[in-house]
Amino acid sequence: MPEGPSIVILTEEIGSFAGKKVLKAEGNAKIDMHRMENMKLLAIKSWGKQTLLCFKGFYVRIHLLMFGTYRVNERKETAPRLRLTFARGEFSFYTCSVKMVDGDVEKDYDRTADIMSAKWSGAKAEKKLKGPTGQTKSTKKTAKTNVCDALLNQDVFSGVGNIIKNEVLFRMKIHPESTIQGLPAKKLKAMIKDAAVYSHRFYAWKKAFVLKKHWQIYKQKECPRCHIKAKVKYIGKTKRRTHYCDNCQVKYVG
DNA sequence: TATAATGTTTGAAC
DNA sequence: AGTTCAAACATTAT
Repeated sequence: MPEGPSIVILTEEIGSFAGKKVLKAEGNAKIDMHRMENMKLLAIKSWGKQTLLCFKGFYVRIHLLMFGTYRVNERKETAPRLRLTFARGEFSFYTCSVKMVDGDVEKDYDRTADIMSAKWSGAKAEKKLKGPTGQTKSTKKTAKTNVCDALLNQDVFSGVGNIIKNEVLFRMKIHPESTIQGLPAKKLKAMIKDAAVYSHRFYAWKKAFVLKKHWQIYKQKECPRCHIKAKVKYIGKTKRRTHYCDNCQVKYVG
């Protein structure tokens, strides 16, 4: 379920509960459920792939990881990690990571890093990629960052997941074995920009239930442009499955 | 039925 | 001490 755009849709689906009082909090997450009861759920926010349920003085951070799901005003058979019940309705989260954090969301998260945020800043992402954050935590100046790893770096592209990664690289005609340092400046800027542009397309398509049919390379058997057989390989330090066209995507290595 | 998949954290090993 | 890596977690569609 979980790349940034899907989480934005999630927050919209439970958005009507914002401002409402939690009557009951339950589930098998190891947090103090009682703390939320009889408190007003002040706001429902997201940052990248995280859903943030804001209360006075603390917030609950939910990450769906790979298999997380949720239901609004209906239930799955399995036990929920977290279920909040209100006077009118409820929502439940299953198989996800749930943490309760003291403090304020706005102080803890940098909105300019969130690919779906109106405050997203491509310029800042570019700076990070050129600076130590983008260098995969390596202190070596010679360290080269693979573009797949860069796009999946949540400090830089919060919300980008494996689907968005694959599609952006295909759209930009960048071979997944390229490096950030090898990309011409123009190409790098285009890739950064498209990470946000495509994420918003993803959002619209997902909402209209037509996301899959718009996948150009992700899980595709052949390249839609030149029709040769699409390649699949586990690339980068992240070793995530990468679909690409050896013919249409240009390899830039520094 | 076995496999792989929209992900991250942890802690051991180097 | 910094980095890398495998393991753990857990569900469901193909």
